[in-house]
Amino acid sequence: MNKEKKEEMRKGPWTEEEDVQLALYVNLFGDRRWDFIAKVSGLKRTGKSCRLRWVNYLHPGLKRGKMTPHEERLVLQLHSKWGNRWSRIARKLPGRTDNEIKNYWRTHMRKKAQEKKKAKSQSSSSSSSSNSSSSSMSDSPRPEFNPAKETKERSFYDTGGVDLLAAPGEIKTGLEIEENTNIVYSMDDIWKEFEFSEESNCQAVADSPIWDYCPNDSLWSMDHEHESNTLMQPI
DNA sequence: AACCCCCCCAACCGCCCTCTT
DNA sequence: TAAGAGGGCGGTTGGGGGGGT
Repeated sequence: MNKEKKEEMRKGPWTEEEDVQLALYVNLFGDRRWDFIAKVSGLKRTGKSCRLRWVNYLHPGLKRGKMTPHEERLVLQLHSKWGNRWSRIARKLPGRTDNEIKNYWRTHMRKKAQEKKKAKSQSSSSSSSSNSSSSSMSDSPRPEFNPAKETKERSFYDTGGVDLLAAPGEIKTGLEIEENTNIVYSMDDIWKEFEFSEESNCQAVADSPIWDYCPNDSLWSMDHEHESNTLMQPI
């Protein structure tokens, strides 16, 4: 990307026309060659920007609406296992993006962490918090997690969809995750605090006109059924 | 009614990794 | 094998909207 072109690049919010244009070209060329798509589409956006817009907003498989309690629980569990590996966590929550989960964590969990801290300082309890509990509430990845070489995992957003390269045992239920992680704190301790009054959260899939440009699932057919069945079982 | 604060979320930035040549 | 380009990811920011005072 040379400099003169860079200067022409648009930034900021996407317009509906841009969305339509992007969806059209992703439909034509797939969701891999982002620089190419950015060029041929005529959008004055960087490839990165196009990718982000697609992944976080235009992708047909995205769920809209608030996290369900079960999703929240899953996020909590996976975060306790993987730390801030948002994209990785997102792969286990079909229809949710790393950005969404990241934002969710920031707003909800930070708040909870602050509340806990406050409560703790007030009670001036001598008991030190359990290490995993604190780590689950922090933004730093768990030290035991080795981020190296998780790379060949296919992204949830891949047009191929299914995590074909994942080992057969890779997809686990929440229970299995819990079993395989040395979670020493009680999940109830944390989730006790959550109000489950939001049970009726909607999971409506976006009904944007953009989807009109997606004639079939061929490009982005994702085995969500399978993954969600596998993952979203009651814990 | 006006102002302030907080929450939510889209989007950008910079770094790092992988792929291609 | 090395270098450059492209893509992915995590962190951060800023604006809009809703609720409270």
